[in-house]
Amino acid sequence: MLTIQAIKVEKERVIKGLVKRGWSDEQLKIVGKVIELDDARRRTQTELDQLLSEINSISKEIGSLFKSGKADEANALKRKVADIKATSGELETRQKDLKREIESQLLNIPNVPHESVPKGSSEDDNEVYQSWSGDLPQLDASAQPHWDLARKYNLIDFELGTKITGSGFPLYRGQGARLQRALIGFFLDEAAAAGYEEIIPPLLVNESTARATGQLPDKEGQMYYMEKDDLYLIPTAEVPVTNIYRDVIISENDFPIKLTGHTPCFRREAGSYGSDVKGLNRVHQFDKIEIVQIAHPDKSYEVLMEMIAHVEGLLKKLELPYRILRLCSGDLGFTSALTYDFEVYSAAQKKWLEVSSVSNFETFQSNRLKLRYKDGQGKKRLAHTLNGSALALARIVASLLENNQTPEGIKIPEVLTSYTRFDLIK
RNA sequence: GGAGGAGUGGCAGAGCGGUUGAAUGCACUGGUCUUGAAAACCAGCAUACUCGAGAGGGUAUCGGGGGUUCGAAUCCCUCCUCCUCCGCCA
Repeated sequence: MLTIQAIKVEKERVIKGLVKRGWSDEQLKIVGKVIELDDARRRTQTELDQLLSEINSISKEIGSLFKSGKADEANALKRKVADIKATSGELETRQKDLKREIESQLLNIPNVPHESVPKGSSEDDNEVYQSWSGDLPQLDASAQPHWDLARKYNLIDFELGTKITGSGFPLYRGQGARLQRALIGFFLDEAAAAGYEEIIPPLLVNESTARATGQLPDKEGQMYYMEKDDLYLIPTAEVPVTNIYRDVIISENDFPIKLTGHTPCFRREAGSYGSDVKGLNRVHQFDKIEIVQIAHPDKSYEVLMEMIAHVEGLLKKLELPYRILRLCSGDLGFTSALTYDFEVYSAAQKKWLEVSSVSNFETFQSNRLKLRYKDGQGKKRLAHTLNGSALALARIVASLLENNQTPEGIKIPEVLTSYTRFDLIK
């Protein structure tokens, strides 16, 4: 959520950003409206404060009148207070309504895209920031997609997952489970080596938490919800991990804060269908290692590049063909200022699969989180938050299986063999 | 799940209807003293909103929300969290 202060001070920049995101003149009216609402809020505040101040001083007077036995005068003042209270009560209601209205309007305004974000209307306009320079793996006609390979080598049982839970909940077994665990260990070790502190967070979060990172109210339908306990299953480790710093004021020399966590991620993915959801391409439960950084505003774009280099390093070590996209304004997430997506080539499907998304949210998230730091002057300022997948497992598994299939079996990248304890799936 | 108890400033801990935004101690910051440090002494030290060019003023906040009252940290209701005992349990 943008701050109302930022919208007022940087109105032109905000409007430019929204136009880049494709907002119409009609939609842009919300910016002026929210500023007007805030002006009204402040006027009401001033008026209300004056009345409350009056009530407070009269109350003190009443107290001393009672003490000195002047009950009549005191009672007269009581009636006066009652009159003022009628007005102040109205103002209070108006004030609450205004605040609620401002809040709900602000929730509809997305983050301002970074200037480097290319203008565009859909994913087709995303900029290939770094293309794959080598040859893409060419498989012969007998090559199989990962869901067939998974069955052939008894790695993943989609039917059993469906039996136990429902579609989109794969069951990994044998070497498939082992490969999964190897990847988790590898990614966590790499993150630790890069200075990230490992976190194992709760997988269920409360409403405040989901609200603070922006899953609520924007993506309510995307999360599994436990009605009885009023809790949500996390769609990503970002949610609990970033919320460690909700309502926290850190000191300037605590930067940078680097956290990582492996969790299963649960997504309802309502409305998805077709080849997109085939096999591991889109599932309701998958494992992901997330990296999160909390950065000084002056440093956050450096940090973003550092995180991209980290993800890139993982893909290189896994020997997977990948490319990096810079998301265009039309495909950029609501909360993000700049996002780079990583896609891995899945040779049998002949498809690029998204395996990571690395974003700088600037202060958009920290505003809701109330995550601040004290600067040199002791002033509190909002910190910048960033996160990225490093990496999302299911699709990595899919492309590993497809790209590394050979007549003898599926080759395991060297970097993983110390984790899997086998170098060939057969 | 049942029965009790408790939630006050960075921490500890008073206050239990009326100049209490909140005693006191510790911590912290500045100063005096000292060759330096410690000790001692003096002063300062919450957050948010708001008015004001500024100085400074106002309002709200004693776990969250609501209520009683002219007036609430103090009384009532409700929710949350923590502690103790019992039960259940990986």
